[in-house]
Amino acid sequence: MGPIIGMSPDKKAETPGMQGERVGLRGLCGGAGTLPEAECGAASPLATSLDRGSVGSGGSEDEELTNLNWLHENLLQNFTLGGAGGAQPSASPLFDIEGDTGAPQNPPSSSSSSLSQRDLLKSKPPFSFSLLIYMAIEQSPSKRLPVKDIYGWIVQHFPYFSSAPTGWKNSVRHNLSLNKCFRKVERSLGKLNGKGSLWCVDPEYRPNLIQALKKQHFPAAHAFCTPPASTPPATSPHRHLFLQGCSLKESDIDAATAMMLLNAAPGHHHANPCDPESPLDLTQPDLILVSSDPNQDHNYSSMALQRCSSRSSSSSSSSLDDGGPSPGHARHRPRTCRAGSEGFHSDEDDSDLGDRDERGGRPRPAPRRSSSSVKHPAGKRARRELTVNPELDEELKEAAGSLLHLAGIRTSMDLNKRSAKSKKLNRK
DNA sequence: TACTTAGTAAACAATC
DNA sequence: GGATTGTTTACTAAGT
Repeated sequence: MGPIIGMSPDKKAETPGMQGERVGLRGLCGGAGTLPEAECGAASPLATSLDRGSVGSGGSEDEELTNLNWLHENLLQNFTLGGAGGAQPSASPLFDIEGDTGAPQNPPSSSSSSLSQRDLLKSKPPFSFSLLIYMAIEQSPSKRLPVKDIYGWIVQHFPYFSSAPTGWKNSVRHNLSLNKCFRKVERSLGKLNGKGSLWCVDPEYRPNLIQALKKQHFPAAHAFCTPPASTPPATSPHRHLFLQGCSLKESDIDAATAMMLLNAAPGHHHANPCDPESPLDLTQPDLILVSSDPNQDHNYSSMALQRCSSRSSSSSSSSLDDGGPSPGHARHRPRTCRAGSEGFHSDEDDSDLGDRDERGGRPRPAPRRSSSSVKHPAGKRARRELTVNPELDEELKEAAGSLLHLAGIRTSMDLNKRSAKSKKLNRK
C-alpha cells in the first residue's frame, strides 16, 4: 500500500469549521432531540418510533411510555428548534439545529453569522458515524437495516453526505464492521432482493450509544439555560430552543436519560437480540445496569464528560469505550487493538478468536499483509458476563420508580408492589 | 510525549 | 464484469 494521505485536502479544509459546528451542535441538544425521529419522522419514509411503539408488539402502556419514544416525545422534542408548529419535513437535524444562526460561536442574537443555510447543509453532522448508524437503525421499524438503507437514512437526514465524496460510505461500512455496537443479521431466507446483511444495534451496547448521544447533547441543553448576553430575537429558532432548554432542569434530563438507559439496559438477552419486538421488562432487576446518577456511573467516566465539552462527537464515542460493558478495561489498551471505531472494543474481545465466524459466517483469509503485528480479530461479538452491583441495581430501581412516578407511569414493578400492598390491606 | 479515538483511504474477497 | 457489501490494515488529526 502506498502512502496514505490521511484526509483529502478538501476534508482537511472543512475540519476547522467542524469544531465550531460541533460545539454549536452540542448546543442544539435538540440534537438530542435530534434523534431524528423527533422532528422528521413525518418526512421519513421510515416509521416513527411512536408508530413502532403502538404498532410493534402491541405492548402495554407501560411499555410504550417507558420506551425510548417517551424521551423523544416529552423531552427531546422540546429541544427541537422547528418543533413548534411542525418541523420541516426534510430538514436534517443539523439544519434544524443550526437554524438561521448557524455559527455556534455567535450568540443566538448575533446577526453577523455568515453561514447560509446552504453552507449548513453542507456542514458535516456533529455525530460520529457510530451514532449516525445507530440513529438510522433505531429509526427503522424493524430496528435493522441493510447498509444501503443506512446510507439512505444518513443522506436523507444529513444532506451533507449527499454531496460528500463517497468515502463516507466506506466509513460507515468500516464502522459497522469494527464497531461492536452493531451486529450483522442475516436476511430472512425469503429475502426478496438486495445483497448483504441487515445490521442492528447490539442491545448490549445500546446503552453506550444512548449515553453517547446523551453526553453529546444534554450538557448543551443545560448550557442553553444560561442566557446569552442579549436575548434572542423573537423570530430566532434559537429562542425557542433557549426557552425550552430553560424549561428543563438537568435533573429532568438525567431522568429522561435514565429512562432511556433503563429501557435499553444491557442484559436484555432476548432469544433474538435484535428483535425489536421483544418486550422489555422493567421488573427484572438484572436488566438494569446503567445508572442515571453520574456518581453511580461506572461505565462512563467523568473524564468522558469533560471530553464532551471540547469534542462532542469524539467524546461521545470515546465514552462508549469507557462505558463498555467491561468497565476498567477501556484504558491502557494495547495499541495493537486499534483502528477506526474500535472505540467500543474492550480487551477481552481481542482474545475472542473465531469471532468473525459468528458474525459473518465467513472464514477470514490469511492476512494479506505480511505485517509483523499480531492479528487481532475484531472480537466484536464477544459476549461478556455482565455483573450487576446489587446496591447500584437497587438505586437504579428506585430511581426508575421515581422517574416513572414523576412521569405518571407505573411500572409493572410498581404495580406489583401496589397489588401486593392491596392484598395485604385486603387481608386485614 | 504517549496514548486513544474518530475518520479516511485503500485493498481485497465475497456476493449479487 | 461491474456494483455492492464486508473486512482489514494503515494512516492522520485531534484530544487527553
